[in-house]
Amino acid sequence: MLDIFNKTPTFEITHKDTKTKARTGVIKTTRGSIETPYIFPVGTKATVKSLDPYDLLEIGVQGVLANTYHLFLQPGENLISKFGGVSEFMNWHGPVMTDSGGFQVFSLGVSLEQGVGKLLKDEVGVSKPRLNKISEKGVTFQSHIDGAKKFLSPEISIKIQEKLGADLIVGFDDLESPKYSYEETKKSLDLTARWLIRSVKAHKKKSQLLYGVTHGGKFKDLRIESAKFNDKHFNAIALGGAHESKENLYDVISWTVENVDEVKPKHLLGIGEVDDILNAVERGVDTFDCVIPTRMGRVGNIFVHPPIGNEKNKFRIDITKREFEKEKGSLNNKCDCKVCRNYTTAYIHHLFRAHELLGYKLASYHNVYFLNKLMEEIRDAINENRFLEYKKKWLR
RNA sequence: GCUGAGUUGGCGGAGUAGUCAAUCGCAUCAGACUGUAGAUCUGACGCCCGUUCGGGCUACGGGAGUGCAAAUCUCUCACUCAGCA
Repeated sequence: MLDIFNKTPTFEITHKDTKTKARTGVIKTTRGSIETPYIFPVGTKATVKSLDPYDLLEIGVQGVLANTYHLFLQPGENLISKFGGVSEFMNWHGPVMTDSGGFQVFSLGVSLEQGVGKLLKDEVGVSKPRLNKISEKGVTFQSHIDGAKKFLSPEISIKIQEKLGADLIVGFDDLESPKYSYEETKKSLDLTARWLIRSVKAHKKKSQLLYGVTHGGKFKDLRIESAKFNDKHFNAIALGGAHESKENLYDVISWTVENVDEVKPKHLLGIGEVDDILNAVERGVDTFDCVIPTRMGRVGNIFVHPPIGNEKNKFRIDITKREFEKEKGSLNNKCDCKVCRNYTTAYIHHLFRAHELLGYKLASYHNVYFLNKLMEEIRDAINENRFLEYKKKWLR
């Protein structure tokens, strides 16, 4: 390996907001820099669904997040390695973060079993059989693609992530259910701690920055314990786990940030609603990743600015509704993205009604642009010490 | 004109005497979605009541029958399609 490719990504704080914990910064990798706060669009299987790298470049995307578990199953880390890593394989060439597969320990496990997501809802879904089995050693999955047995452990996850060659990687963790009791949460947290230590030991490739992951569910003492543990063993911290509510999530962020060295980059895993982003940045989070812009886009939910968009409707409209059938205006007149500049709402409504592929793409494009622009404006606001004012434009 | 096949809820299409207000698909409507088993999923979908669960009414082209009971059997009318004239 050439030396220039052996440099660990770095993080530097550029500016600290005077009234809150918000700060701007930059993560430097050999594939490029990421100005923070920033949200990674998710490209699970080495593609941000429906968007190609040229779309991403046009939008101003600085980095994407791919998934270890999915790429391990298909097409396999060895194949991707032969193409120089995920970033090169997908012709992106920019910074990439890979999740460890830890989320699939949850989404194909207790999440199915208990019918819950990572944020607890009033109504619990139906219980389904889990597709994995957890042991001290690791997790046995039944592949959702062909049913084959697959095994993932901290060592294997790190090994796969090395072959996938992302710039930022994540330790292998066990995600607790938001319904777990204190004892169950503690048990899960302890398992995660052991897995994280093993992740650190397995991590050899210095060109990759390894993030630890904090857990502890909704419990303050466990969250603090986890923050301190991660701070001790990692130079970059990802906030993970399940949350009882948005309020609890915000508390968890505060408890965690207060117990981690300020200079370390902090990533909030899997969160990306507008209010959550603003509240998290305010509490010191630097980066995010979320499927929301693309998943919402594919089902016809379009992000909109205030006053049409608000906390209640989660800043989105449902383009499939009949009311948009004859709408001549753009999707969002406060957006200057390619989609909003060039297509009528009626046309996009029609694409969705007709199940035309272009509809999914345009909606995803707009949504990714929308959040990317939000982050850009947040950075500007922080740099100009007016973050709280900026936040008020969105919330209340 | 004759012969044969058919007519079911917005559409397509099951059902062929009781457990049928009627399987299923599509469409429609409503809701969900936060490290993507997701171009997905859930629910509603004749009308009117009432709480789960029921209760009432109107319904399987129109009309008339048989029968305890009919979307299902008989007769008749209308219409559609195919073949023969």
